[in-house]
Amino acid sequence: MDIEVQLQQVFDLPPAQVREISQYFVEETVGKGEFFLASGQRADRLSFIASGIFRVFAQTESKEVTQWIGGEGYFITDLSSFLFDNSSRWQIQALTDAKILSLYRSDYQRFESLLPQWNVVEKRFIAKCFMVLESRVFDFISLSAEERYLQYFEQHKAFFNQVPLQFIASVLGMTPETLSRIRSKVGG
Amino acid sequence: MDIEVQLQQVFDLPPAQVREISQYFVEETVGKGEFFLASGQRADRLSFIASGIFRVFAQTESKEVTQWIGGEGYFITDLSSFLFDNSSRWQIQALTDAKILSLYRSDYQRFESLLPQWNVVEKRFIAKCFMVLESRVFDFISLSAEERYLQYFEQHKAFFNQVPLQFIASVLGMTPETLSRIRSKVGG
DNA sequence: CAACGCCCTTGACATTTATCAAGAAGATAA
DNA sequence: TTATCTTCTTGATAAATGTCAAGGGCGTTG
Repeated sequence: MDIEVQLQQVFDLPPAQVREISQYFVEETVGKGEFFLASGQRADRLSFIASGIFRVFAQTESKEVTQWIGGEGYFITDLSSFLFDNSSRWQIQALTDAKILSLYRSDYQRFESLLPQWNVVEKRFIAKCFMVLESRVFDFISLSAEERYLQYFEQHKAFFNQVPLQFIASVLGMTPETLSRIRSKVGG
Repeated sequence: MDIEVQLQQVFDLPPAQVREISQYFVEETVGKGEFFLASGQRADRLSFIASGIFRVFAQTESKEVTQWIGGEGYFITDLSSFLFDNSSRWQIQALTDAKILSLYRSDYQRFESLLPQWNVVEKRFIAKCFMVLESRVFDFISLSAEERYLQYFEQHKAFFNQVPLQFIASVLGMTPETLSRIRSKVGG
């Protein structure tokens, strides 16, 4: 997955500016099981996933809850921590070996003066994140567990057979046992 | 609920700029049952709710789904429609007579040149909306229906006895009957 | 190879939630 | 006032989901 193509799609900038921006993304690797963002840290980078899969999760009193799973072509960070320099609510762990392209906050903050329309681009990016969650909330209140699974499976086929189903179950708001039964029922 | 106080809290600007911005909010009234935003329209304004309650909902094949209920002190619009001039995904209806202060897109777009830090302010506003939804998703995957109700009740006591419980049930992702039984059980 | 750990599945059972239907309470209109 | 409508509640029952426990598959490690 090429980062310039992806930046083009997400940020909708002319090729020259995409190329200028992409220079600031530095290549990094994260080994399977390693933490991209550990408990209590601040997110100091916004990273494009060139390959590999990450999960975003939090610890409650009783259990560990996976909020989101991101793979190739997605960006990963704790957005509020990255934008506002808060300590992170989430932990982020690599589920496979991964290659990422990281934009550090210090560079990110320079974009505003480098690119005239950066504020428009940034706004659009954050608003897109908002819209993704808006849809996800709507799915929770309007779809059954089985429908949520089928939709997720269609949109994230690449995750299956690569990430433990228990994490997918958590993202979908159900127990691993329920997910297992839904899968055997619908023949996924 | 004073709009300058609220703008101060949400946008975190110095008093002089709050006053400057607040001039562009025009007072409007919406009667009970009237639509703030009807099906297929575009959201051309971001409105501060001075008094009254609104619901944001969508129609699916089988049922009507209330995504959100907003009252005094909140802002209301279809954010993606307002920001990007898309046709709206949601309908928005007043559940009570309401007084709102509306910022129309044409004025909103002027803020960028009027206020030097407007892009920062706007970013923060959208990011806050994101964080609210992030928490809501987390609630769906980590809390039981009863826990979601108790939390919602604590945070939105003002809605109860003013909005039909069926709408609150939808926001919480359960049927009206289930909400009714939870309420009789916990004694809300 | 054997032993271990991790993950998934499956069964049995309990709990939660949805569905359907009926009726009561309250508001609104005639 | 009566009639009507909407909303809420409640009951009976079915369906969905959670919990607990057991076992199997599979890769890793000694």
